[in-house]
Amino acid sequence: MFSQSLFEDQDMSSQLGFFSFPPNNYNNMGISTTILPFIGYNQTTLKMIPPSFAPSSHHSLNIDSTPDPRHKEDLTTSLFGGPHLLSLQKSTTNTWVGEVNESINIKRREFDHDHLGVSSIKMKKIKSSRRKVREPRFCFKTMSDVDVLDDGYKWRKYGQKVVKNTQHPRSYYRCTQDNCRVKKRVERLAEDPRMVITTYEGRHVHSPSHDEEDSQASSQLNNILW
DNA sequence: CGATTTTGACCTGCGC
DNA sequence: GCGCAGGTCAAAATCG
Repeated sequence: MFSQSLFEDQDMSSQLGFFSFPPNNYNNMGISTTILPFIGYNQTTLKMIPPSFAPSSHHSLNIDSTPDPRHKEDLTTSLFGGPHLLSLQKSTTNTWVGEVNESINIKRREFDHDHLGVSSIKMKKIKSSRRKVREPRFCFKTMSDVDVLDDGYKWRKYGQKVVKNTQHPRSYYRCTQDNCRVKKRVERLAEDPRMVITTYEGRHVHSPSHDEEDSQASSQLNNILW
């Protein structure tokens, strides 16, 4: 699967990107899910993906994104329409090459900075911090009463923090499995407390724990994610 | 009593 | 260099 192969690249300094991820299983559980459509690197949100390249509402995933309060109001506006951007990588010629899912076929396209909406100033920012290796991350938001959704893995809370300009604290969780360094953080959207933003960081080195008989939706989700 | 959560202190990165 | 904000640690409290 396309998303799986992209996750193989642990060197996050070499790419920014989106890839496919259908969280329809959450919908099966009665939870609506939306992927946050913006490029981010090293905790710096660079620019929204322009609407023409925005992923569809249920088929994309940001590898390395950080919910940025300054851009939250934009997040839901560019979710629909346009080709489905699967991946985005910087080429040796200082241009960006993306893979776009157009009518089933996957095509390669070159984008310049303007098309990507990434300014040259911000590009310098990327270069200066490129050497820092970061675990793969992605985030998505769900409409849910419960903060921590059952994703099949066992998590232990290790911190909670009140984030500036938000009334809801952000919670930090680590996978309880030995040698597994996967983390996730959970927070509620300030503008709409019904929405939960979940950010995963890292890859599990094990399969999900099925203490009790997990729902089929949960196990399907895990297959897709990891 | 072990596992988990809570929470204040501490650490670190970043912007100015 | 300093201050701020986010992320992590770890001791104490709580839970099952």
